[in-house]
Amino acid sequence: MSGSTYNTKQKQLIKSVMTDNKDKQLTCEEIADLLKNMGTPVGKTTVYRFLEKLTENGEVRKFIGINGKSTSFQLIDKELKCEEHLHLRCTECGKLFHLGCEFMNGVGEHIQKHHRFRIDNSKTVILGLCENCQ
Amino acid sequence: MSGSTYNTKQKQLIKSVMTDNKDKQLTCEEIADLLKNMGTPVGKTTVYRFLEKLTENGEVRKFIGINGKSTSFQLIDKELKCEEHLHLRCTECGKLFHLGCEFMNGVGEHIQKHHRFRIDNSKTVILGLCENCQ
DNA sequence: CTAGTTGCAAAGAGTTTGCATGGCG
DNA sequence: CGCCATGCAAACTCTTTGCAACTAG
Repeated sequence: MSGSTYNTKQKQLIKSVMTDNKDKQLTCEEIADLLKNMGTPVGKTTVYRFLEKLTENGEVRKFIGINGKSTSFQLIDKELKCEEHLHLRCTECGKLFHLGCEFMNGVGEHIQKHHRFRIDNSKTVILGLCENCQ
Repeated sequence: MSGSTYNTKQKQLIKSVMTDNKDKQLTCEEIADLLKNMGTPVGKTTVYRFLEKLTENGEVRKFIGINGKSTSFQLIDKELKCEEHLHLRCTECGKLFHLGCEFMNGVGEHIQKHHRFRIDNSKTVILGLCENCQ
């Protein structure tokens, strides 16, 4: 993206793990472990560095302190236009849900108009329990 | 609370700092520094331990990875009944706003009914920019 | 060849734990 | 006096940085 970058085997491997797990959040450690178990180990430092870059590029979403401890990451599905809606995350199973509906679109407007606050959809994660985990 | 506790000078001091700063979030380090500057130093370990306890008791709200780095804490104003509404937090100035209005109360219902998801008001923090910081 | 990339080892930051001392009730 | 609390130092975990070897273009 910005500046020049080389397309290395490590980057491809990390991206493929993120794609294979696009329904959940993974920590850098988990990503490194998965790659090691696949017989294609990638240095943990490289994983940290590349995920930071993917986050900056908007290809990945970063979750800080939401799970037990470590920062975790999840691939952003570009087709879902996630910038345009809020997200629900189940604190029990970790699943992410997209709140793209008419009613919820009105919430942003309400908060801007009546509370004079502009929600940042990319940073906000609404926490709670999904149907299965309730 | 749970089990027996002694009312020590350190606990009183920490609580008074939280009360004096109930409009903002403080890290354990900041709390310890404030107390040191007041001439009544309290060990950092004690601050960590007591804030963890206050969080468990529901007297304080814990913010993980929302600011730059460290975990921070803010006193919960019992009179505001914060369990009953969502909160907005300005990513710029750190101010916390309470979303207790008719319209927003309907949001929880909508999400339960139409998305089959139960929001956890105590864990959720909606991020964005307040009027002053926009 | 040149600049970006990798990954080990070491440094850092934040937080937790062990343990002997001290204080509340 | 007994039990909880305190706080120093050390351990720990997660993440970042320095640096020499390596590799894509």
